[in-house]
Amino acid sequence: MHAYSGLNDADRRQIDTLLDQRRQVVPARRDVLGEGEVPRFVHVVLEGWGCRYRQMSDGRRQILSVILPGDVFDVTGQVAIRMDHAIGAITQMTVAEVSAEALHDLQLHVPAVAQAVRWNGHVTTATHREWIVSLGLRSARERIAQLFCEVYFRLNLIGLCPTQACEFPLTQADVADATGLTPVHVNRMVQEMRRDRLIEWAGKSLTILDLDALCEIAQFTPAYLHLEHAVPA
Amino acid sequence: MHAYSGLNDADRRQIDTLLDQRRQVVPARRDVLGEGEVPRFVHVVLEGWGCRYRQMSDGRRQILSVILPGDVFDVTGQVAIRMDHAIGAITQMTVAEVSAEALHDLQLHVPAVAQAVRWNGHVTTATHREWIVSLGLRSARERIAQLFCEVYFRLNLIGLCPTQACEFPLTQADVADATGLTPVHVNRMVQEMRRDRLIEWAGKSLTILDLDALCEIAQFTPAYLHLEHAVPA
DNA sequence: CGGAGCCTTGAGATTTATCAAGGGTAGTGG
DNA sequence: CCACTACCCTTGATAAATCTCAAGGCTCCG
Repeated sequence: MHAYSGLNDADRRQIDTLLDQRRQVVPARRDVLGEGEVPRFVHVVLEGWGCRYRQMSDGRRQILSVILPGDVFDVTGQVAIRMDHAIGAITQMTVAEVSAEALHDLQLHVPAVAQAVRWNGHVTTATHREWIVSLGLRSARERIAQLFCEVYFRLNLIGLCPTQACEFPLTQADVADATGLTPVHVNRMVQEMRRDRLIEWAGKSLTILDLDALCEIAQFTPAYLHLEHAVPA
Repeated sequence: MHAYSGLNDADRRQIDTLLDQRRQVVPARRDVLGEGEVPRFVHVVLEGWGCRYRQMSDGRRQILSVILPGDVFDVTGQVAIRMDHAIGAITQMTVAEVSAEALHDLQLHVPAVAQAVRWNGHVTTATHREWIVSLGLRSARERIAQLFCEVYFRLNLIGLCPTQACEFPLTQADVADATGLTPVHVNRMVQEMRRDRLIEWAGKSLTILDLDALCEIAQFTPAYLHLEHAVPA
């Protein structure tokens, strides 16, 4: 939540209290919330990477979005809704579990919180749309570039990527699941991108060598992230 | 809005008043709202079909979702947000333009309206996720089947498709833009589906001959539409 | 040292795109 | 009433992108 707009100290204390009440640590590669579960809390990511995903009966998996620290999910607005997808941890994750009622109250008292929740919803939806565009009309290379760009800008926003190098704990298979490609093809494209000196990527560390070129390839415009409404605290 | 949950007569009158205040008729194939515009109103579709879409500089187009009567869009929650995609009319459309403030007030007084707006948001987001799955891991035939199924169930819900036959004003090129395929390939798949006696489709009329088979092909489960929260009035 | 997980490479198959052209139909103007 | 145009739909041939299958190598961890 630290990336959201203008809060005073009192507000901030209230938020921290709320986030401190109940938290859960989920090991890497385990579910935070399974498909079909009915979430009892609103979740706020404090640490670690995760993803929304959908698993098919034949084993194929589609990653629907990448979840980073500060993201809020399951804002169901007091309606019990069965999850139509799962939330998985990519690295170990720490998430705060907030009761919907408490969050609702806080939203009434602190407009900035209501604002932040709305902002979160907008960005989530806009990001989904961007992924539809990516999968619908971009090539393999373009989709992968798009993913790198999105993650880079979002990390940057929350202060987790102050330089060109950042953590990137997804495997090539994860990237494949996110982009609708096969791991083999992702591998070949990534190698091409390395040859072209666009990126370096080894282990869990990614370096963006040529951000402009990458954005150009992906036709990436960060507008959909609505960065302007998310002034870092 | 007629498909939404339990309202009494007084509430209904208030809603109708709101919807009556200002409306716009948009001819077929024109934009209701262009990319980059800042919407001044919340829109409620009273009549006609539309779509969200994103146009690329090279002319390619991705349809992001199909918009049907009763759908609400641009629920920006009093924040002026620049559209990162456009809203286009497929047939002639009649939309009510509601001021964000008026809607907000009504939400406070009539919980069912707040509920309906939230429901709308959920379904929109869930539908986007479903499209990501479709584009990410389904084949051409499966994607087209998915689109037919989604539209069929949604029309059914709002009472516009009481039998197996329904209006379907998209062209094959539109279906291509929605599914990330080329018009040529859509044509071939549709013909296959006709040969297999799954559908009939001529002009602007679609008949679902074998809904079960179609759902099976698309692995379609209407869960994401959350029909259970949308009791017809 | 052995295993597990991940990355890499190659060859061939499949799906889907591209290019190009023809045909139907509905509306429009003469 | 006819000709014409515009918009779709259809078909064929060929090309390109991506997938599949299969195997081998690296690295980290126990």
